[in-house]
Amino acid sequence: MSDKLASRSDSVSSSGNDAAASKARLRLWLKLLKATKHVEAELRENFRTGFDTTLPRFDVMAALYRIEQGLKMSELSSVLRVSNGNVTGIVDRLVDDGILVRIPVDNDRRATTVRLTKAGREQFEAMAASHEAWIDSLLDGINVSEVQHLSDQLECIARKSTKGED
Amino acid sequence: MSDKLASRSDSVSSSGNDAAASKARLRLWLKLLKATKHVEAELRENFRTGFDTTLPRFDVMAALYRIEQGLKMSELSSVLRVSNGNVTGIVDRLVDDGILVRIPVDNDRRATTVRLTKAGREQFEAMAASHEAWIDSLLDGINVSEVQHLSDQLECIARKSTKGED
DNA sequence: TCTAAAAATTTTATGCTTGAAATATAATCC
DNA sequence: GGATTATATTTCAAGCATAAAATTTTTAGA
Repeated sequence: MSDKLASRSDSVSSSGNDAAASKARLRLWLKLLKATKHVEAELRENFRTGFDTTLPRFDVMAALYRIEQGLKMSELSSVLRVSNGNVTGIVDRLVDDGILVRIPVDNDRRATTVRLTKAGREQFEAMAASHEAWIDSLLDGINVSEVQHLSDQLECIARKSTKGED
Repeated sequence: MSDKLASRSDSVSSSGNDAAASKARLRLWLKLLKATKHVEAELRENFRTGFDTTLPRFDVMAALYRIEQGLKMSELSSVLRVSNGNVTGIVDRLVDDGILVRIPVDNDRRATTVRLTKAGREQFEAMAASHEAWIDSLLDGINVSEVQHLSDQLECIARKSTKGED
């Protein structure tokens, strides 16, 4: 009977873990957080000193770089998974700096499309190259052959938030 | 000769990776970030609706819970790896709410020690239990037998930021 | 058509976060 | 002791982030 219970708790795996597993997960989370914060802090510093910009600005530019025709504000906040009001503020500043333009949407005067300017695209390309190099260096400790495996585990954590689309 | 170069780039491993590895690391970083942000967002929401508090407040309380005699402001910002001014603001609000007390330090009128009140300790205990359960549930997708392995990889990323001390 | 509901965005209030400047106290050096 | 330097903390300005309220425009319904 104890056999049966053990195998059941193993196979169900959806909930009801024992205390040791719970503590192990907590420790794992703290490490995950620590690693992420460390990389983010380094990136922030690099963006600040190297390009006088910020990570949130880079994120907005990155989202718009792929979509040449631009995105509506609501699409942008949805892609970036941040609030509408947040995007409004960041876009305001990027428009002031000539990196983005707001374009009215035909047949809907509520909406606006946001697009990178030529200057914005050029700035992004320079930053993206550096960004990739910074990441490469910061994740240098990771065994490359493990990357896929690690990725799968992380995918698993984020899974509930989005159905694919990456 | 190409043989020699290949084995060299494999064994050195400290820098100078090829483009494919660089892209793989970039994708891994994006997943790491996504997973972390997802968990953080869930925790924030849970703290807000369940305890009308925030993650930064919880972090401060957690740091102080272990050290019953309290910590100086500078020790607190060092442990939490955030700026001094940041801690000042969070502590101000926690003091207003009766969760923390500031205590003068003997022989040094510049410094202050911060300590949890009795109410603060009690509130923390309730929150910590929920917090652990939330994490347990959010990391449910992770194979428990992989936790150690994953932890090691993450340790590796954060390694440059601190020499141990966890 | 007029009115109510829905949608897109901005505004507001609040709090977190940083880096840099300011303040206050302590320690060191002649 | 008195000037200088270092340390501990707070204040400040700016930006990021959220949730909730407000605004404007569109869409549907009676």
